[in-house]
Amino acid sequence: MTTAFWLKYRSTLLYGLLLALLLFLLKWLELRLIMVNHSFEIYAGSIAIIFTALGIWLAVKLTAPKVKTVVVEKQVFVDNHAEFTFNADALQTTGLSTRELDVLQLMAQGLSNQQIADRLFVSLNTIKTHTSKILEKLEAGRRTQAVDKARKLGLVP
Amino acid sequence: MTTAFWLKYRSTLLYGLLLALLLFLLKWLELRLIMVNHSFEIYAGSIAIIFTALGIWLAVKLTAPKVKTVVVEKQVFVDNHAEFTFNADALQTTGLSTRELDVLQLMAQGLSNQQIADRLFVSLNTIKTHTSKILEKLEAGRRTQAVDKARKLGLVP
DNA sequence: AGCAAAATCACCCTAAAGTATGAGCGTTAA
DNA sequence: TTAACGCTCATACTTTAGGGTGATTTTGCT
Repeated sequence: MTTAFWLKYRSTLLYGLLLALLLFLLKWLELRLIMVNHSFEIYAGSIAIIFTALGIWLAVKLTAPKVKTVVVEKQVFVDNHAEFTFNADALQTTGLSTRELDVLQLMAQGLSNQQIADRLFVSLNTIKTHTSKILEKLEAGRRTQAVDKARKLGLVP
Repeated sequence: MTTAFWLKYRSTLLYGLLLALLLFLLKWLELRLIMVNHSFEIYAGSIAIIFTALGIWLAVKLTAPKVKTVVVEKQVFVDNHAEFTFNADALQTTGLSTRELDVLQLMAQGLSNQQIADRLFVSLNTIKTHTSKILEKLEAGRRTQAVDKARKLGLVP
């Protein structure tokens, strides 16, 4: 299948493609600059822009998957009705993973699976898998019920 | 094994390869350009700075300590649904009818349309009509979103 | 280095939710 | 009294959600 091939070598192909584009661009710039004999500033600026873009792209690519939710500790005997206090114990007992908690929180905000997928930069099928496990672990049959239970457990505001 | 090694450090190797290729390319360009222009120092300096920054950034990013999920402790589940004050104003502004509010509140408990229909002794189609109007009046696209909005408006606990 | 868990994605299928439209029926206010 | 509104129900259709299965990749831990 073409889709399977694409999925398998997507990263490599993208890198290759990017490299090819850069090569082509540099070659083109060189030819232009030599012929017209323009100043180096333009050339260097172009290079700087290209590499800045590359840096940004790399930064996004590298840092996006590394974000994780950090649960800080909670104090006791705070009987605040107004604010939301995250219940770390419930997270343990339910056995929800960090990613599942992410999905659950977005789900509680009324987002569809597709919207959650876009927000987390993953595919719809992945979110479906996550939601299935969430429903299973929270013993809910629908997402609304899962959200309700999660709210009562102190997992979402 | 070589395959395991490749799999493990594939990304790093690719990045390294990419950088090496770019370096080679610039070196090659340098040789050609130095013949026709002598303000190469500015160009080289800029590129050097950019590359240094990129290198530092890459090094930092690649070796950055990953944020771990630390669930520390404890404790005490405060029943945070202590008092719920119904917001009559919101009921006015949204224009929800009494029956629609009934459906909305059951909806917020995670019941399906069929379950709500059974609970209120009406048909499924009736609940569907109600839910449609609820979504319309609350400007929501899904029931989870409607529930979230209703909660923020003080219509449901 | 190797294992286990988590995360990712795909495909197929069914169930539920949501959209659109129309219609009958009772209450109420102009 | 009639126009407006709320409640009820229907039919047909599209979209989203959920269930089940299997697979690969990433990551954490020993």
